[in-house]
Amino acid sequence: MNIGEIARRAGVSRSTVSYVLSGKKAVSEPTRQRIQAVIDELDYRPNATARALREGRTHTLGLVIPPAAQRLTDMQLGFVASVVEAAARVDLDVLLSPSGGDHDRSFERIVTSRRVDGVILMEIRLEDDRVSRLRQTGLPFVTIGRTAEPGGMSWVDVDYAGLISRCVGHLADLGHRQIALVNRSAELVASGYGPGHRAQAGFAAAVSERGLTGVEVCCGDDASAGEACVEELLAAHPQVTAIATINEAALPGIQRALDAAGLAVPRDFSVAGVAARHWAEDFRPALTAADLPMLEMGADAVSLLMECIATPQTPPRHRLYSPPISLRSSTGPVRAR
Amino acid sequence: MNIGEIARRAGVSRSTVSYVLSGKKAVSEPTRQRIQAVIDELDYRPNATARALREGRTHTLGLVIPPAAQRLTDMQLGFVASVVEAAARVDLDVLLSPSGGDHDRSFERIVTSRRVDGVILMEIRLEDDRVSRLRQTGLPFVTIGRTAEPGGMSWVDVDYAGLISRCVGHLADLGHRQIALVNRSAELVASGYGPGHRAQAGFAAAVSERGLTGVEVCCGDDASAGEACVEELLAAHPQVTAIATINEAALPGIQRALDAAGLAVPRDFSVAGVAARHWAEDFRPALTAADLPMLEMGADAVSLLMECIATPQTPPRHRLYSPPISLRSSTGPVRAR
DNA sequence: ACGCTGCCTAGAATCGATTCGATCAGGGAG
DNA sequence: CTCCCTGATCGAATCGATTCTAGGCAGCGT
Repeated sequence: MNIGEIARRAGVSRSTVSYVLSGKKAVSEPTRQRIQAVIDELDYRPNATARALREGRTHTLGLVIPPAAQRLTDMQLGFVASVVEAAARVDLDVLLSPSGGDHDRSFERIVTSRRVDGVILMEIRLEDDRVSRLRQTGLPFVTIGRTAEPGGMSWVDVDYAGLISRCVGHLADLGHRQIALVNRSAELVASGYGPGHRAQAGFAAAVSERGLTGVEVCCGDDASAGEACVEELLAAHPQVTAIATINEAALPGIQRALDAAGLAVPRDFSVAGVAARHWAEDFRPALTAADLPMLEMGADAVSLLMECIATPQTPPRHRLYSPPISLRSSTGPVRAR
Repeated sequence: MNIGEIARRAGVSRSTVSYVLSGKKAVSEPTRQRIQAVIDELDYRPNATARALREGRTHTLGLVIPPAAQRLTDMQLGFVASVVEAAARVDLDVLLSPSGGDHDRSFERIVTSRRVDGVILMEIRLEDDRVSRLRQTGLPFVTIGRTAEPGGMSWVDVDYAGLISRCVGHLADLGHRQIALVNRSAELVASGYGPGHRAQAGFAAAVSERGLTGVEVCCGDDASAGEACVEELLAAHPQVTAIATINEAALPGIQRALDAAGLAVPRDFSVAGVAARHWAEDFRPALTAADLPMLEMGADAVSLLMECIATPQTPPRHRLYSPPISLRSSTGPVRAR
């Protein structure tokens, strides 16, 4: 059932049907009604593939996600959801491409065979060859996260350095002098994961600026790893009285380890961090944290991408999020252990 | 840069280039090499849209997910990831469509404008009008979960009734006589969410068969809801000594509420359920549970769909998963409270 | 009565691939 | 020497839309 069939049944040419559909040229009222009746009767919708071929636009954007094998974090999931939602609002479809692992066929296919009008790239590394690949193809793209040299491209990112620095400042104001950073996993940091490195940098800067003692530990992205990590931390550094973290998935484990050690939060020990709101609110007591604006970031990424697509020659734009720290109940004045 | 450009540079016709690409007709070795050299030099890839139009196949499948507004559960996320992964393995791309809310434009677009070769539908209700819509369009589809009348369509689903029944049986064998079912949220169950209803049915059947006392409560999909729910449960039904649940997201809250009530698991209280392995392993102590085979389900959904697409007239196929209950440490013999 | 002006509509080209049938050259057989 | 067959390549049709161009017709003014 195609436009020719509609034209035949309505006794007009295909172009007239097309003009009724698009409204780009005037069609006399009787003809329009006759054609519309046939369209309604047969529940006809133009073939999107043919339209895309003719128009040179697919009305689809590609979303490159980490390979499914390594479980997606809640934050990544939030991005996916918000990107899909924002795209749907402007009638764009989203094509998913797992990438970063071995099977980069999917990424290549999406990028080189013009299946999408533009790409949103998640989980960027400081050095990322997908970025250079996209650059050389000329396909518009936006990244969530940024590379070491983020000039010349559009991106949205969280200011992890600044946020961790502010967390440390907040803890220092409460009198804490020995503070630990619970970072993301060692592999992730080693592979050049931006947030991990920037949290490190922000932590180091704040600690030295305030003359504190800082301990940095890496920690897998799950409760068990968080528990083990904090156990070791408490054993190796008994003077530590506070933790700052960007590892939201480790929070339940951090909580268990502190409980097990008999440390009450915030009386004996303080915890602050950067996390999605629901992770912060599920902590006991509720976590003092900068709430990641994931929905906003996904939506902004989509609108930046649409700008790139609409006006390719426009200079790239960025957005660095630095949400305020919500003071909840997990931080308090220091008390000797 | 299209196939005509390649043909021009290689001094051949477009059809010859196409035959080199597809290998469907013999091309003399010198010609083949000359064409291949041009292709490599320009890094040419055929335009997927044009190919799709000509072949009548998009090599894309649609994945209909719940709207992003209501946070996706871990289980749903697992499905998405495994579907994407499985599709990538057979060189299919995945188009995401949030649906189930009011604005189903995205769903309609995907289904009616032939953007995809087939659809995988998640989060099915017992009565689901997306299913009937797909039926009337004739587009091949597979559901994850099943409707009340699942005949005549292909699906994969978890046997929640059977699994909850076995959980109850296991608890009864340990001597528990008063058992509670912690179901998914009341709204979800009210809206005809299959797993919720089937868990109810399985629970009721097992309880009556064994002559036990059963209490059923609904519970939101997060830790706080789980905590509140179990607090109320313990207050209202002090005789209950065990919980069976399909609400994995509530587990951390269940744990906290039991802790707060001074009930040690499994000494004073037992918990068993149906959950993804990592939820079970993050419980303290590790949860005795039927581990949901999410990766397998996604992969099976994809292969069922591919069958539907390849041979549309074939009878529909199903798969009902009933994974064994992994005995971990959260269940033990009853002890009076 | 003629020509001009607008409004509608039809016809054809186009997007970038695939594929059928035709053509052409060369070699072997009669 | 001619005929035929085979293997390689080409040209054209096709998929289903959009859009440009041109033509037909009605109305109106002179």
